[in-house]
Amino acid sequence: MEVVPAEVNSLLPEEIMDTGITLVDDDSIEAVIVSSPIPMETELEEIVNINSTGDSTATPISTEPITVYSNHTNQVAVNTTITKADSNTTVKPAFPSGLQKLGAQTPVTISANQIILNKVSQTSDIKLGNQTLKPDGQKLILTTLGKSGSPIVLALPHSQLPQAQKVTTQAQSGDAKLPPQQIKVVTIGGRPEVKPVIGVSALTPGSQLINTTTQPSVLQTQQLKTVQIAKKPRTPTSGPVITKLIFAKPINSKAVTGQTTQVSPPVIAGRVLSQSTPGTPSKTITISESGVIGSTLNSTTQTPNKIAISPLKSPNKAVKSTVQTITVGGVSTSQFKTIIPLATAPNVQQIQVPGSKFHYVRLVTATSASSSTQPVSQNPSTNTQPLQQAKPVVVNTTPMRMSVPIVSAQAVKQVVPKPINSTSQIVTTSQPQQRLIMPATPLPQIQPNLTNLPPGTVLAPAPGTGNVGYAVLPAQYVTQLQQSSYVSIASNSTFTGTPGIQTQARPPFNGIIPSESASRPRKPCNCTKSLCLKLYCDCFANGEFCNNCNCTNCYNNLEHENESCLAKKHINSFSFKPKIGKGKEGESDRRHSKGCNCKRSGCLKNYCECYEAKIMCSSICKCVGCKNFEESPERKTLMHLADAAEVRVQQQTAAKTKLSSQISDLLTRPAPALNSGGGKLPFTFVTKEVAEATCNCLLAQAEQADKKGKSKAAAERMILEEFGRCLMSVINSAGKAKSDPCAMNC
DNA sequence: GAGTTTGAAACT
DNA sequence: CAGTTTCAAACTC
Repeated sequence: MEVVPAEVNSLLPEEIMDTGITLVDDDSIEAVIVSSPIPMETELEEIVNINSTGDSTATPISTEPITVYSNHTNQVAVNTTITKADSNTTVKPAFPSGLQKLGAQTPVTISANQIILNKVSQTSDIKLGNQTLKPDGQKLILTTLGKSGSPIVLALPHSQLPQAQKVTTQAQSGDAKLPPQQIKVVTIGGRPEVKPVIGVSALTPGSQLINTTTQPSVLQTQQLKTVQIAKKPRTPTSGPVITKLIFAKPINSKAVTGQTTQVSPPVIAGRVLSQSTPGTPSKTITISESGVIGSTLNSTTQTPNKIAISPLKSPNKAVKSTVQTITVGGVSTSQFKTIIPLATAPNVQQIQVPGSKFHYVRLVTATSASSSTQPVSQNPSTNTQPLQQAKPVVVNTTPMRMSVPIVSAQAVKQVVPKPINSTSQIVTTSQPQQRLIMPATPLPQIQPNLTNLPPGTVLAPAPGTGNVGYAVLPAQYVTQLQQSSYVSIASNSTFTGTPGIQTQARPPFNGIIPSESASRPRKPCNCTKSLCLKLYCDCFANGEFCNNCNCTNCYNNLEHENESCLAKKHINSFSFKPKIGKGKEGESDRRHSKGCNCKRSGCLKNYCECYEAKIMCSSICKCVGCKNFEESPERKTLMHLADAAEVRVQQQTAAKTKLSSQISDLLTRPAPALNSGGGKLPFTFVTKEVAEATCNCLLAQAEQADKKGKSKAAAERMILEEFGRCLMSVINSAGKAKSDPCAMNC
């Protein structure tokens, strides 16, 4: 199974992910694994209450439901399991100086709480009420039996709180008193009336049970987890299909703590997986299934969990039961993984990449209106709307490189996404929201398919696919993402604050627009001890990921964005403001924001940040012996020298360029034919004999001038004129030689 | 390229 | 806030 790094959730609104999973069409498997996410510190403050209906102000519901619907002949049993974290989690060195590493790099972390829903074959097994399941030593109690329209409630004993979660969440919340994630609610609707394929309407009012009976307190309610999964009927499959899933990520809400995430009662069409970790914001992933009209994404994704989405079924097979494996948590190299083989759903957009063995699918939440109000029963047999939404989008991939400005996750939503670069092409501008196409497979696999699109190309969604566009992602960034296997969670279009392009196009956190930072030449850093996560690092200080740097133990990259975000938060965000800002009224346009503090350099060396920025020191500088002021003779001298040096460099460069061009021109010319005069150039006729003869002529002219008593100037003139005649003679001979090869020999 | 100098950033 | 330490770039040899 492939792992998806947790960082992605906070970074990318929507992405294509290559789960790398070969889907086996096995109806017997239906599993939802929800592991406790590692809290993403950077997003905690940013999360916004998300409601797919577009009503973010609706009354919050204390639980995050994951409702599983099954129209698959009622023969659905739920086997819930809580598993420990994956042992493969990578343990990384601790951060220096107060930096707390995120769960992704803590030894424990990962899927401390995982709920696995396994479908069993016998219908009678549904009656599991009050059973206690002990997967991996943890208990999950079924408190409520899921009848038709009613959910099965699974509760975790309070004592079962995994230590891993505490560890991972502690850094984030800083509140060890938060009750552990103890309760998980699983609502299973194995209702026959829910027909396959089409919009599973989902939760009836009764199904919203999510709620209340098991909700002891506000704190606990925040920790509740509800799983809602709409299940599809079986359909024949043509074999394993590897698909790539694009997830639309919801905007983070700021209602991290003390607030409950609202889940709109009518969850229509689609599976909603939610997960919450004690002290961390709850997470809900909405994944539509085939035939589902509009899924609702109601929860917020705050944790940095890496969610891998399992490949979808072949797009053509809209109606079929699928293997559902959703893992929210770390796996092997990553922390969490979600694999959900899905059939084509209304909120699943298929992207066809010619030649690729993967099916690119982007999960998007349906429009608020359709998703929240359209019950399944109303249109059980038809699936027209989903089909429209799932209209395929053909894209091409191309490798690209560009600088990658960093922006903190919290800043993302506040900034209007911009095109990646000026060369961006807007295929269609009518769509307000743009999303990234991010191949998760190695570039060579997709490279041939998108070669026609330049970096930054924005692809508009196909008609009927909703207001979602695409942006071609530069290869560099893709590479980084691939290393982490990022996958973001679906975002609702109603979340106006959601960044359309969070990764590549997002502005750096220092406020510098991408175009500026991209155009600015940046020297590679050589950091060794700072991990490139402190302002010592120039890249980090400028809000950019290290790229082609010489740094060691670099954490200033996408792969370690958790740490990067933490570091950014650790450092006062104010520090990321550009050092060179605009001065006061009447002053120079550019001025160092803090002023320098030089003592020995006289502010005339690059040690001085003012001098380095080619600006003069101002009143806010605290430098000693400053010579970097307007009237300073030293400064003027240096400036002149610098200008002269610059001019010299330019001239040298121009000369080199010209010389290179001339050499190239000569090389491209046809080689002179030495054996025949036809192809000879004039200079080829200046043989030793010709040169001696010319010199003799010149000497004779000099002697003649001397005999005539000519002045020196006149003698030089006579010599030059003779030289000219000799030269013309050579040229004429050359010309004759071309027409008459024997001319030179005569 | 190694060593030194420098000043910003980080730490106490 | 001031003093000290750490760090990486600039500079020198």
